[in-house]
Amino acid sequence: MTLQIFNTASRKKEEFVPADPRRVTLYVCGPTVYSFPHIGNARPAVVFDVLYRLLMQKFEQVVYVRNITDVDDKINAAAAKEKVSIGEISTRYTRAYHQNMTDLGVLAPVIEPRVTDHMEQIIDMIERLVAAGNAYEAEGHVLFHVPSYSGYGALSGRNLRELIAGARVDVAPFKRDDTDFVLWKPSDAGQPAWDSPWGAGRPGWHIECSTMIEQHLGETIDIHGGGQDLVFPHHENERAQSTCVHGGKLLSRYWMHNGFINVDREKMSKSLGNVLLVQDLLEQAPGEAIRFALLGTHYRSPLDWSDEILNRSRRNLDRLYEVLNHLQDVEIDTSAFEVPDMFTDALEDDLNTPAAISELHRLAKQVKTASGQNARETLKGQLLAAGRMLGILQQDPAVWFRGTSEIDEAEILRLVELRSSAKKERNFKQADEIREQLTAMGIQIQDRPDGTSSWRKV
RNA sequence: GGCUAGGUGGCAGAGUGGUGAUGCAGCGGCCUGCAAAGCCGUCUAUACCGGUUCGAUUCCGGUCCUAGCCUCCA
Repeated sequence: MTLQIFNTASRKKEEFVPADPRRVTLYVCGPTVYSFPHIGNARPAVVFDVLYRLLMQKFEQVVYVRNITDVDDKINAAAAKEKVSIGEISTRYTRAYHQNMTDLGVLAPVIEPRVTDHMEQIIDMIERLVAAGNAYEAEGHVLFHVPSYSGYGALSGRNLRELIAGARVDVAPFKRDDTDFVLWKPSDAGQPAWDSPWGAGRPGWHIECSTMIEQHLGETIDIHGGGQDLVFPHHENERAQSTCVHGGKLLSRYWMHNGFINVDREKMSKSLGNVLLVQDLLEQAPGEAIRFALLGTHYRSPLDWSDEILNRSRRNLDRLYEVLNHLQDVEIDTSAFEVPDMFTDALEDDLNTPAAISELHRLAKQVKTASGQNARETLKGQLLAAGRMLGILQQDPAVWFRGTSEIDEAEILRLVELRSSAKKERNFKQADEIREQLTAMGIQIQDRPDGTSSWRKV
């Protein structure tokens, strides 16, 4: 089966055929670093991480670019509020983003460009747009003239008249058309500013992605991804800029957008105060469980986040690690095993991770009835290979069950042995008391048939 | 108001023109000193109304409902 991708531009699933079969180019809009990453930032990172892993399996080279937006008025606001430099804000939150993504098992992209390193190229692209007649200067601003590009609106499926009718914001008087958007704007004293032919200022919101794509991947890329909210206006505007500056060449051959996360059936938003930070969720559950929860719903569907789905994900991982635990005696070379077809087929069907996960469960079930050593080796190899595609199940089961936080193993072992002797003497009252004591410590006891017991962190 | 996506069992969540995945929970059993874990078995669903069809959950039309975007947002 070949990879099928739902292309936002056509609103259909299409077969994915890269322009160059040996080199696939993927660009995903990364975070604006003005606060700690929330679960909504984590979803695209995890989803496109799975796509990246899948593409790497299918193609020789995958150039994955995910940017860091470190120039933005929200960053300016955060810096002003704390009375620190914007660099301090963006450095702090970039670091937090990297740490959180690592905790979620997200691989680093091949290139991670920052807007501040591309100011020259941004100015250059704006100049080219002005020269081509697609942009104009007005009162220190440079604006993209939307009516100059007839294809505007095709990505998000809207027409100009609708946009004007739906406009709810006050339109700046110097705009030639209500829909024109800013490429460059002047900075007031105290605001970060870069020199430009139009005076000291800073770039508008969309131009940085067009510029970084051109610089690192070229004029036309294979896949452009991001959150659904970026379809309009961000990606529509990016597309307009890039297409015009490149003489009508396509910016991206496929567009992919992930759905939003709701919290307890409500939209996650700062005003509702229900924004879930990744760092807080990591207190609740291991990053792998958070990742698994994100992959339990198809990426284009909305995802209702709750404590329940997180607990459920952790429990499901418990079961899968339990199965791996039973295969601990099986020695294999993991690189020698291929992911089962049914599993790959699911992922190749527009990244159907829920269906892929159900194949994982099917594999796990087979382990229980597999008797021969060959069958057990194959199943373990397939389970680990499939897990690797999703970025899960790669830990030692013992580490998964015991956790990494500070626990007093010696004390636990002492209590477990004390309880074993009590059981041997048929002093069940004492044995049960010790079990309760361990339960209170967050340790669950599992008796084995031979009288010994294993334990795990709950 | 405009545009878009969607409504599947107690919950989560796939697929499909012809006996409705998978997981959790529930129930029954095995195992256990009792548990836990595990194993075996098992109940429950395609919003509503029409149409096309031998046959629709799947295709078409309508109704109702939900979510997202149209404004900063992953």
